[in-house]
Amino acid sequence: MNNRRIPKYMQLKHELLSWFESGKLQRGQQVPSENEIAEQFGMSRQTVRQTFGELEKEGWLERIQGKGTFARNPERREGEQVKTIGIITTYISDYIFPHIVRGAEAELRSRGYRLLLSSTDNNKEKEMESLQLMTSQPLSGLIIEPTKSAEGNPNLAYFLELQEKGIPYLMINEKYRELECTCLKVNDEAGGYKAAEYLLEQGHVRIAGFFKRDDLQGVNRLKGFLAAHKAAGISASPKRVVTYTTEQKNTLPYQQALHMLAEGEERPTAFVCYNDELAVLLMEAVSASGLRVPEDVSIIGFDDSSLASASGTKLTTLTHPKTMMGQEAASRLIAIIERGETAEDRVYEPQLIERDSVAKRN
Amino acid sequence: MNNRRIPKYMQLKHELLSWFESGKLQRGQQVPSENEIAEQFGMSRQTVRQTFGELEKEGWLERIQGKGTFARNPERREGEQVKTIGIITTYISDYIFPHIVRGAEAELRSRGYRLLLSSTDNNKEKEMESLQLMTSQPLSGLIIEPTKSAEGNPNLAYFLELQEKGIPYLMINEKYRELECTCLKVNDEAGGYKAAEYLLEQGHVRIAGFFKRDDLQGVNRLKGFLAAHKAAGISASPKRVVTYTTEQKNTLPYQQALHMLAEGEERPTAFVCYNDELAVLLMEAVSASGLRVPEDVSIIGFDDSSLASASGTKLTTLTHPKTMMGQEAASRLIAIIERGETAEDRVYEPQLIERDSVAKRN
DNA sequence: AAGAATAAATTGTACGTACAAGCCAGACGA
DNA sequence: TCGTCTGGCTTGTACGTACAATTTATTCTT
Repeated sequence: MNNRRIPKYMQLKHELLSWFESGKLQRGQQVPSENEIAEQFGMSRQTVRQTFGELEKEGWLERIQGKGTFARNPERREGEQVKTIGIITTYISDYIFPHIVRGAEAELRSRGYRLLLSSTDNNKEKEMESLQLMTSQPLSGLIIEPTKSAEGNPNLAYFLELQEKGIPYLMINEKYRELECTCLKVNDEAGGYKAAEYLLEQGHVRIAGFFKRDDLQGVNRLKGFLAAHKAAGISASPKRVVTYTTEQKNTLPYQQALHMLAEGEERPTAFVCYNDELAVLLMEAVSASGLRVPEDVSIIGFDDSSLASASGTKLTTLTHPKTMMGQEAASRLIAIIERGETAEDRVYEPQLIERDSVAKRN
Repeated sequence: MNNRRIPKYMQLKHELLSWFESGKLQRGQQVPSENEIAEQFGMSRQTVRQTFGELEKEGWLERIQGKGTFARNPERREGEQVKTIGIITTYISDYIFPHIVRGAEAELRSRGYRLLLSSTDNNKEKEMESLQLMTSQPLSGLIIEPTKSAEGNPNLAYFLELQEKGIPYLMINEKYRELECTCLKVNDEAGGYKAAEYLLEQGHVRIAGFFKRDDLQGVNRLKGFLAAHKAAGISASPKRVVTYTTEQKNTLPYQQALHMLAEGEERPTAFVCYNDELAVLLMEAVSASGLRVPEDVSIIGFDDSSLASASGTKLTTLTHPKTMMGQEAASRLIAIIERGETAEDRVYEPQLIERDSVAKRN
């Protein structure tokens, strides 16, 4: 028997732990006395004491002099467990992200979890910093919004580490292609499709599209934009499709828009924008070109952010679940943590909200 | 000797722990062997083993068979210290709060601290929940934005508990009157004064003021508003001063504004609003009354939020440090934690930003 | 000089005894 | 009936022995 190599007190320890697992020992229940155990297992009381001592230090047993040894609530361990969940988003203060965080925070607080927050500013180095900090202490789970998801993922090692440590995580808005994990996202392709389709239905033909290319959300929205053109039998002119990166977001699309609008009769009559933030920026470009929204140029945004209704001309845009996404991400993660459920992807269908920034053409 | 009552192995344990404290035992250093200790202290090896066993379980010693017993890095305990700072704000997703959080988050991340976030929705019960959750696990420090600071503070016990536990905290925007603690805030009274003074300078005489009364920010802004009137020798009519609570914020001021604007020639020509959020709401009230901003009614907001520039008519408003306040709160708290500094209050002077919502009168 | 065997020291395992200290139920006495 | 006491149980402390397993330095062998 290879049992010969395992010390007796360890064998007894494993035996007792199996009692806990099988439910043979319930919380508060008295454990046979040291002498009884010693006799039953054919070992000396001292050896039993060694086992009991370790189990007591580890919180499984409680020994009371003169009274006996008792099984301690093993749930105490889970009760005292971390209960902290981290969220890593690209931005904190801007745009729709505060709403996502808020949804998650409310859910977590009501479920007794603490929320660790960190942002990456869409910068992979800061993503690494954040991952390191988050995992530097015990963590129950992690919600991550990928940084520049369309590019490679240099922090793959950290995610694998999460898996090794048994820290469940899920992604929102997008997922890294390299990782298999649950993801809550908007159907961006359908959104891009709907935006373009809607404009085409209103009689627009020369539609410009502005999409971010370093995250998959932008790539997918562009994909839908092109698909709608194809379905309508109208070719989307490559010169009216602008892609840009996070770093260029405040300059390149604006300049390209000015450029297009200066093309006289050939200028586009509508803009599909990656998101509301860009839409507001391009509204200014339109205005700077001496044109008006929506009379001269129609604009569609994305995400139905507060910017969409706050701006002078209220933006027609596509919805994003925002708060609900945060809330759902939190509750799914808790389900994974507490009940070991395996969550499936959740895809939200964006709805078009008609406001004032799109004009009927013809 | 009362030593008689203390078991030998406990006496030895205390002795060894004192060695750690005095530096007699440094990390990695070898401890005398069990037999040596037994001889020195006149006890059996078994008793020494009991002591060593406990100290090993508690992380003070490392025992290696055949090699000896070694002092484990006691700094390990401090090295793994918490480095987590909590922030409790009234709101997360709205208004200027995301910017405050962002400032603090960036600072904390760069200094190697984790950020725990929680919100109260300006509700004292949720404040209690948040405090409980935050302190349920080790915490280095806490930044708190008081909830309804003008009212009493039912969670005083929790704050005293923080002091007992030695968790430093500081307040932003306002402080609870009952607590002595460092506070970073805007000079709200000066802000209210400047707003009213500016309008009076532009020739306005009938100025209405809308202020929140359940937090001290609102109370102080109102105080400044009244002081400016007094200094100008113009009485502020009580019927043009509206105070409201958090729960009423979306209804009462709006209705009161409509009411005032319906007063014909006696209607106010300017509104001083508690903050930009209210200012935007009241702009709608003006518009709903068939009047225009700023031609018929001038409006001044507060906090220079994104709403101020996003709205159709850009708001004249007073500045709030926002991101800088978050950043400074974080860095001061870290200074308290790491160097035991005692931080003094920091008062930011608000600046008036002239935009388009105020008209010169006469 | 390099490797192998050995010895000494260390901690680990296992059993043993003895008594102290604390809890509890049942016997006992007022 | 109530309180007290006692005996028997429990775990706690303390010492003891013996040998196993591991490390390290030393010695021996090649």
